Amino acid sequence: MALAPNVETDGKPRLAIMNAAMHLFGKQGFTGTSMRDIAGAVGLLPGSLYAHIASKEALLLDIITDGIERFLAVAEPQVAAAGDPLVRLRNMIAAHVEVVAENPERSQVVFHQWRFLAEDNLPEAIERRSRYEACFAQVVEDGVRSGQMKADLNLRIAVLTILGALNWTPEWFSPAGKLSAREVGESMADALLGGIVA
Amino acid sequence: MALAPNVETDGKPRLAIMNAAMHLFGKQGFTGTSMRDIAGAVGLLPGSLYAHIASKEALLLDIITDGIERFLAVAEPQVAAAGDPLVRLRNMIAAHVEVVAENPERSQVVFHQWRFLAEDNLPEAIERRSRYEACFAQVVEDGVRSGQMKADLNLRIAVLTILGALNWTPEWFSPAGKLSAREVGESMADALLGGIVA
DNA sequence: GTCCAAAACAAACAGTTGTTTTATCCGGAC
DNA sequence: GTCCGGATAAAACAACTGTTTGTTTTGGAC
Repeated sequence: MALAPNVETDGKPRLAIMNAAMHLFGKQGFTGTSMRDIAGAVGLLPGSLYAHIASKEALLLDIITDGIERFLAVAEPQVAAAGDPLVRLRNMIAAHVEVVAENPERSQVVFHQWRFLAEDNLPEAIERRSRYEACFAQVVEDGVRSGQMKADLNLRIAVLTILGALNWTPEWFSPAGKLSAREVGESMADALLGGIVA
Repeated sequence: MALAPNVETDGKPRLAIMNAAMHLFGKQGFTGTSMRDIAGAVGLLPGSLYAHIASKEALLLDIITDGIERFLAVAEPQVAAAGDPLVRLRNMIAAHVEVVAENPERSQVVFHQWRFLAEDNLPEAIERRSRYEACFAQVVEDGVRSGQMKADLNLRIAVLTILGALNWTPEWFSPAGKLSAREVGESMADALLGGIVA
């Protein structure tokens, strides 16, 4: 085979390793997972992993980078979009839950394991997280300006409240549950946008 | 000195170790923290720790048990109390933030590191977590029954949304910030109870 | 001062960590 | 068939893991 050399085509095994690592990092954490755990999960010896990856940390970086990208990919269009801020925020909430539901373990890695990135990689990961937070802040601000959202509540805290509720979902969402991700997302949007007071 | 032998009076050093462990477990996680880290933080050699604690895991168990107790201690009275469910829920939200603010790192351990408890200790910790969740569910249910809270939204999801937002606070709350814990709690209660829609 | 127990040190334990090295295997090109 | 390059195995590396052991230090009671 051997296509053009510096094309990142690495076939299946690299993906299998990334999936196993994602699964394990999400369940046991980065520091709680050994290369031997990962190797065992994909049916290889620990040393053999290094034919496909550079290091344990590079593996983490790839999982996190790819993971954040998925959240940004569904949120950023809603920021740029014209239209009712209320509808856009509702879409962002529901989309977030759908991304979580698609792979709760990856989300856990994205939300919790970024602390273990090396100093060189940390700033970029943090920057991407801020970008995501800013998406929500922007749409809420749009809503306040249009008069559809309350102007009298602390904007930053309202956004952090929403994001907190969303980031906690991988802790309890089960794909086996009777509610679909979309339904859960809609219910959460109901609670967060309208509150629970009758 | 030597008081009655089986009294659990262990003086200061045990507390110093627990505080250092709390700090480190919260920041680096249980598996990311070594006994040598803890020993270094309290100015001891690693082996010397075992004059005060039974094991690394016993340390984790103590921190978590004590931690959950603090949340239960402020929430359970509000469940038993007679009075406006809306006010009680607001109190529970504000009190939760205050407990987090008092020591965000301990809260991180309580919320995230319980997974690393041994099988023997896990069930009790999980049971206590459920008890805390049940407190919120009960008060929300009271509110729905009294007609003060919406009956048409998914109760379980509403509670998990509230708890998620609350459990995420140690991630961003800073004691150095300009808002006090009480003020943050009030703002979160505003957002969660009343929603953000004008 | 002597004595004693609690606490600390110093050193080691067996096992695990991420990673590297060397050699063997295997499938396709020729 | 031979040859070649990528994937795997096998073994080892130094460093680190939680914990135990034996010894020394400490500080108060007498």
